[in-house]
Amino acid sequence: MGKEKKLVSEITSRDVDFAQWFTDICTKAELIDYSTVKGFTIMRPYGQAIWENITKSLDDKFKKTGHENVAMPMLIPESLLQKEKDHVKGFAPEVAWVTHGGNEKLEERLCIRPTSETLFCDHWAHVLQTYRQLPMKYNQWCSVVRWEKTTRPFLRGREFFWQEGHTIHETPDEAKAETLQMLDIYADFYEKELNMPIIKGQKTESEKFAGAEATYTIEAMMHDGKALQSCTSHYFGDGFARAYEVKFADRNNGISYPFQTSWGISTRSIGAIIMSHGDDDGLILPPAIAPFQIVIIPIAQHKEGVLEKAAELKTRLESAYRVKLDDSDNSAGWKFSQYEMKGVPVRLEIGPKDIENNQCVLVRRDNREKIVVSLDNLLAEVAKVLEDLQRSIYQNAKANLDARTQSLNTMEEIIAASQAKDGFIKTLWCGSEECEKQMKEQAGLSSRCMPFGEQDNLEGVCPVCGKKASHRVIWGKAY
RNA sequence: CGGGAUGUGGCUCAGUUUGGUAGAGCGCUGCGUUCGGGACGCAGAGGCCGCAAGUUCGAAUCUUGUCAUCCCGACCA
Repeated sequence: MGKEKKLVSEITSRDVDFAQWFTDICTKAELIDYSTVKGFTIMRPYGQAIWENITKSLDDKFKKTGHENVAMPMLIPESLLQKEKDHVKGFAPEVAWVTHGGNEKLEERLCIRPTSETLFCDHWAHVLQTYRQLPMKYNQWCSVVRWEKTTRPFLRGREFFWQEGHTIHETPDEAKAETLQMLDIYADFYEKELNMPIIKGQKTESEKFAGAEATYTIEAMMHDGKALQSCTSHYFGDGFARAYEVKFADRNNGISYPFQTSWGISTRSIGAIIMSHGDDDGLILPPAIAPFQIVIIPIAQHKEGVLEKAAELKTRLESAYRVKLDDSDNSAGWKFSQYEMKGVPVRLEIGPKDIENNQCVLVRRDNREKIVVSLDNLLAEVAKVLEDLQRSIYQNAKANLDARTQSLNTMEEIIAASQAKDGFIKTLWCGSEECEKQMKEQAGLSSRCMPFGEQDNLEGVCPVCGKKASHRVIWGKAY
């Protein structure tokens, strides 16, 4: 009965089989169910509640920075998709097509949106007339379809839910600033609310979004050392605007094309939460997005006064937190395990002995520490525990990131390191696509990003070709 | 799209080698006793064995086809 005893036997151990562990959590914590169509999942109430908390938080931030929500159609005519050639090339292989309406074959087939740049451009071409209307800063919450060959819950589905922001601006500088502002909002959200350390950077040419001039990314490291691209923010220049003929009368009464951005975060972020914080007993949810931050478990609840007291505590806590009281017939032990599996940050136990002593027991999900607290300063104690838990899970993830990140100079070192364990490898790079290809072939690594703030002091050579370096790149294996 | 595996109550699986009309554990329903780390007893419900042809007196079991899922690679929020 040591501390090491695994309480939740249904979940595969994380170190035995990380992929299986991940899938187990997705289903056992009741986040999702598989649907009958491959690659499509059903978001169950608990998973959806997490996603809703994510959307609420971000939607608020988007609105505070002047963005408006819209709703675009789900279908894109083939001819519309075709207008920007890089974009088509990037997405055409993985779109789903609608070819019939009822029994009638359509004149032109329609694709289910894989992303909505083309739709936004088409719309803007209709409504934009003057620089006075700029900027237009739009966002939509929706799902998109990409016909992926291999799929995994949250990480890669044929349909996934996300938010896509699309903006147009009068000047390149303004659009670039928007791109970076949104990246910062995401970064801040990941760090402060999902309690995950992240790396901001720019994608290389070969990894950037189809049709973009520059793609910025947030890369996070999962517990197993693999990278997860956690969101992206793109600067398009006026490439799409020209292709779709989005024009406006500028300040000099000439015709100009606006400069454009797009940025998105998806339900993949839930995968990131699972793989960053979870342990062998299940999920560990960051309090900011947990469907409920506190679960109250009454002990010996049939006894006089216990349920009443539990309900009273619930009312008190609800002033500041999302709280669930489980007064179901299941045993206390069963409930303990159940909510550990679901990652509820704090458990509150209240039983006859506690009531006698005007106290309750708080148990932290991350380290299972049991804290006896007086009911008189319950709210303050809960606040302290939640704060500490956030700091603690962040630091654990940070420790993993640090332990698995190394700077290397030669191919021998890189190949040896990538075979030894998964993680991030930082190197100089000459900037050529060929060397990226070689890195993939020789070391099995893809470029994750060119991290911000680390593009100075580029004295040295590319480890692949030996030519003078022009960038510093983080390499890794990606989900 | 290549390589491998698997389809049997809600879930995990046994039964297939040697054809004879389907089982276990968990879960679920009802009642009672329990309740500070996944409780127990009793009584129940639930499956034309992925689908379709074929062989046979008879198919979960043999044959052929087909569909789906999972794992490993190549491609990707």
